[in-house]
Amino acid sequence: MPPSDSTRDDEYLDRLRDYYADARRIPTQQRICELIGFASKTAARKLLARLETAGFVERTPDDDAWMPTARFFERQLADTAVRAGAPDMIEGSQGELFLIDQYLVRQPSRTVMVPVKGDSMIDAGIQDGDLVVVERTKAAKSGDFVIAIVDNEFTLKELALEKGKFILKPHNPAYPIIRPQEQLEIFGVVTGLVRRYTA
Amino acid sequence: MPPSDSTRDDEYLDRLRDYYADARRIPTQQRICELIGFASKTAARKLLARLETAGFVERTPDDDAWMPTARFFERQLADTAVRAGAPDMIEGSQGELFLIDQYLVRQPSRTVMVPVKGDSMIDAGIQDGDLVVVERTKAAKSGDFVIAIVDNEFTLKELALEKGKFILKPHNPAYPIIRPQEQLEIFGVVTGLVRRYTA
DNA sequence: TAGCATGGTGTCCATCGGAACACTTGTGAA
DNA sequence: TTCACAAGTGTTCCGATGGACACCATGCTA
Repeated sequence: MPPSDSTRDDEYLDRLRDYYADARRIPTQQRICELIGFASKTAARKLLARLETAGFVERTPDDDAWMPTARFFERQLADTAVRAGAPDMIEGSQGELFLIDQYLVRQPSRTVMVPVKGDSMIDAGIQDGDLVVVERTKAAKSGDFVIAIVDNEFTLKELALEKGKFILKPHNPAYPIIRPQEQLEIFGVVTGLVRRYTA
Repeated sequence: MPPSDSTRDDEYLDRLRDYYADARRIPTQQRICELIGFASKTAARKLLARLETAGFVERTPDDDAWMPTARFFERQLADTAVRAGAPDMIEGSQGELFLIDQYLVRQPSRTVMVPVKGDSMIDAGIQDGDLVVVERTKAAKSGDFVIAIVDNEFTLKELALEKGKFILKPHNPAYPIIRPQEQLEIFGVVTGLVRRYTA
C-alpha cells in the first residue's frame, strides 16, 4: 500500500490513542466502529490486525484482549525548523516520534517521581508543584541537582564542593547554603523534570 | 470491616497490579478467579466493587470495562517511608512506564511536543532546551502560555489582554511585549513541560 | 484491460463475560 | 449467645464480543 494511504491508519490510530487516554484500554471492535465510523466490525478487526503488524498493539499474554505497545504512546515531536507558518505541519513534516517516559526515565526500577515543594530552586527553573525525576544512584557529583536527606527531610538542592566538602546550594538568594556537619546523605540525582499546567 | 482484614484486599490488589503490569488491563472476573484462587466469579465481582469504593478502579467512560485509577498505581514506599519525613512520592518503578505520559497528555491526537528555544520565558521557569507539551486547540484564553505564530515563526509567550486586544507577554524583562497588528494566530496551548538534565 | 491485493460491508453464530439470585461460612459487636 | 454483616460459593441466564465467511469497491500493476 502506498505511503499516502498509510495516513488513514494514522488517523485511526489517533482515535484509538484518544480513547485510550480516557479509558486506558484498547476499545472493543464495536467501539472502534463507533469511534471511526466503520459500519462493520470486520473493518475494526482488520484494522487491529494491521496495527499489530505495524507494531502498535499486541495481544495480552493470556490472549484475552489487545494491549498497546510502547510505540502506541509515541507522539510527534515538532520540528521548529518548519516555521514556514504551515499550521498543519503535524501531518506534513513528520517530526520524529517521541516517547516522554523513555526520554526521561532510563532505569525505571531506580527511578521515582518526587513532587517539589517550595521555591528554593526557583532560579533554576524548578517551581513549587513540579515533579522531578529522581534516579536513586549514589554517584552524585558536584553540579548535580540532588535530593538530599537533611534533618530527616528531603531537600532538593544543587550539590557543590566547597573546600573539599560537599555543600547544598539553593538556587534562590533567599535561602542559605546548607553545610552539613556529618555525612551528607544523597537520596538520588535529579535527571528530569515534569510540569503540568492546569488548563 | 476491621482493618486487619483489609490486608487481604491489599494482597488481591497486588495480584491485579502484577497482572496489569503484563497485560495493561484489569483482568476479567474469570481471570481474577484464576489469579487469586476464587472459585466463584461473584467473589471477583464483589472484590471489584470493593476496590471501586476504595478508589482503586473505576468504570470506563463508556461503562464497558474496568480501568485503574491513579491510586491503583500508588505503591507502598516501604523502605523509604522509614526515613521519617519522606514526602509522598510517585513510584515509577515496575508497573507503570506510561505514567508521565498519561500525566501530561489528555488528547494524544491533538498533542505535540515542541522544543523551546531562547530564554524569553525564563522567569516562568521555562528554559532553553525544555520541551513543552502543546495541545492544538483554538480555545486559548488570557493567562495561558501559548505557541503563537508571529512572522512565520513559533513563539512561546503568555497570552494576555490589553485594551481588548490580545498581546503576547514574554516572561523576561529583556524581551518586548508583542502586539500583533493583524489577527493573532495561535498554534496551541502549553499544557505541560518536560526537561531532562544531562547526567 | 484484466487481474489482484487491500480496505470495507453485511450476516451468522459459538462463546465468553458479566449481572442476578439464593445460599453458606466466618467474624465482630451487642 | 445471638445477631448482623461481609466474604465467598454455585448456578442460571442474557447480551456483548469476537471469529468466520461471502461479498463489494477501489486502486495499483502486469
